Amino acid sequence: MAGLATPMAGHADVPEVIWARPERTGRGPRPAFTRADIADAAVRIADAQGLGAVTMRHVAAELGCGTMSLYNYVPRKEDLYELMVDAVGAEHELWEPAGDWRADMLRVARQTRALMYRHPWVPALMSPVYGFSPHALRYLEHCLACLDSFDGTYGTKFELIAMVNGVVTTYVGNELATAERVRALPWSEEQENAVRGAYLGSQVASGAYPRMAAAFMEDAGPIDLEAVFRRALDRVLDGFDPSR
Amino acid sequence: MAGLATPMAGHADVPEVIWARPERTGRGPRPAFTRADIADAAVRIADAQGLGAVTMRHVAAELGCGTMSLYNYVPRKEDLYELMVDAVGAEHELWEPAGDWRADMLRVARQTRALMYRHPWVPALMSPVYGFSPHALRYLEHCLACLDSFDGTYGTKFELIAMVNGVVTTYVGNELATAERVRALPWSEEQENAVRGAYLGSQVASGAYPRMAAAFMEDAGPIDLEAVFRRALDRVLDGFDPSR
DNA sequence: AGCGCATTACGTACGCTGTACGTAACTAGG
DNA sequence: CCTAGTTACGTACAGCGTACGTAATGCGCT
Repeated sequence: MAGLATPMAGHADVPEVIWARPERTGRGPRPAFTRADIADAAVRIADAQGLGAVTMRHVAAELGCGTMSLYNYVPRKEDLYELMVDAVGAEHELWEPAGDWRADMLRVARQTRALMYRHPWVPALMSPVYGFSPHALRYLEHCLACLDSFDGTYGTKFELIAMVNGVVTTYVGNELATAERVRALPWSEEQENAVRGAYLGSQVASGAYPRMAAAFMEDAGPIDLEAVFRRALDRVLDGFDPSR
Repeated sequence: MAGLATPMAGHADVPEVIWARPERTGRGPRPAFTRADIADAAVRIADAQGLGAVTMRHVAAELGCGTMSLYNYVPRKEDLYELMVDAVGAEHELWEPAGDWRADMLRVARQTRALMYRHPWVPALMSPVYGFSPHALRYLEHCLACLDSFDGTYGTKFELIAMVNGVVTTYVGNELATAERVRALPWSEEQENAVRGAYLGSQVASGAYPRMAAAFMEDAGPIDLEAVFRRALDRVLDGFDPSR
């Protein structure tokens, strides 16, 4: 009556880690695809048409199979997302750390940022990340290797890694969301900026926000996103650096 | 033929900031609700049943009106989200900064954290935040007031505020997501931890991740989420503090 | 005073989603 | 060889955001 008798049923009544599930059990027809095939198809769609286009129907069509066949490989859509994140995790190039943890963590961050630019949907899927996929484990181990030269407990090291990942996800997520919003506007960027600027200006001019008004007076110049990102990381690393 | 002749049509073909739109134009029947009524109804639903229960149909039912009537007040669902975030922004209690920017920013962060615990759906809506709602402006101005004692340009102050908000959102978002996941499990938390732990243990025991293995050996003790949060903020503020 | 029209209200309908369920074809283990 | 467990997939359902059409409403202008 319980999950014992139905080993590979669509939805189990017992916890399951997708990475622990074997791809093939032996009985039954030979599966037409591997999990990697499915992940790749989903990644292709997300890269080309955005995360919103990743539906069970589209992925199935991309693979050339029926929609419901996907559920033999992936119990819920959430798991498909996990497959996607793990798949692009393979793109992380690891190296032999040379003993400078600050430089290494910065390099990790920049590489992750580049990866997110290649796959702009990644930040949106990073919040509900809870599993330890194979490539996530590989990535974590590499970060720990980078921190061999860091003087602290593993607890602190994990906090440092979490902080760097969090900042990268947040910053790049914002950068990409802004770019995406501009791309999807049904009108021109100039019109958008004009309307929003007019509203903001009218609010600030009301006198209710004197410091905001002063801030707008300050000579800003164009924003260099990469420099902002770099500064943010430097500061975060400063916060963990006892020698500073 | 263009948006000029249809001043209050459902969807404009010209940019629009919802906060600049007047609640009442004069002509036509008196609206049955204010924007605040709608925001409150949506917030009530989100608090009680989660963000997923915030649908146009449910909000309309909560207000006691037809589904499509909502679109007279809110052009798209995304704007409803913006109303919600602004509505809870009213809960921020502001104070007169006394000249210690570190203490004040920490207090801001702790207050925001408490607000997010009261409204666990807030972090999920913070990523696509782009508008400057009335309460967001009020909040920003207050942060700037807290930073009067901070020696730096407004540019740097905005970077500091963005960093603090980002860290708060990320950390509290993770805390809440974990709690929510546990709450929604179709099986017990012990079962879940046992299965995930077994998988993780088997991976680590494979020898492929020696540092992860060492980390598991380290005596950890229970995790104090509030202490982790506090440490993260201290470190971030350290990174901006020239006196340290 | 009363006409005209912008606005509100809302029922209906469409295309889309995730996925439960039933059935037929297939294949490895006993 | 038989049979149990698996794969494949068509059908179906509930729910979503929202476009559109129609009826009722009441302010502003003549």
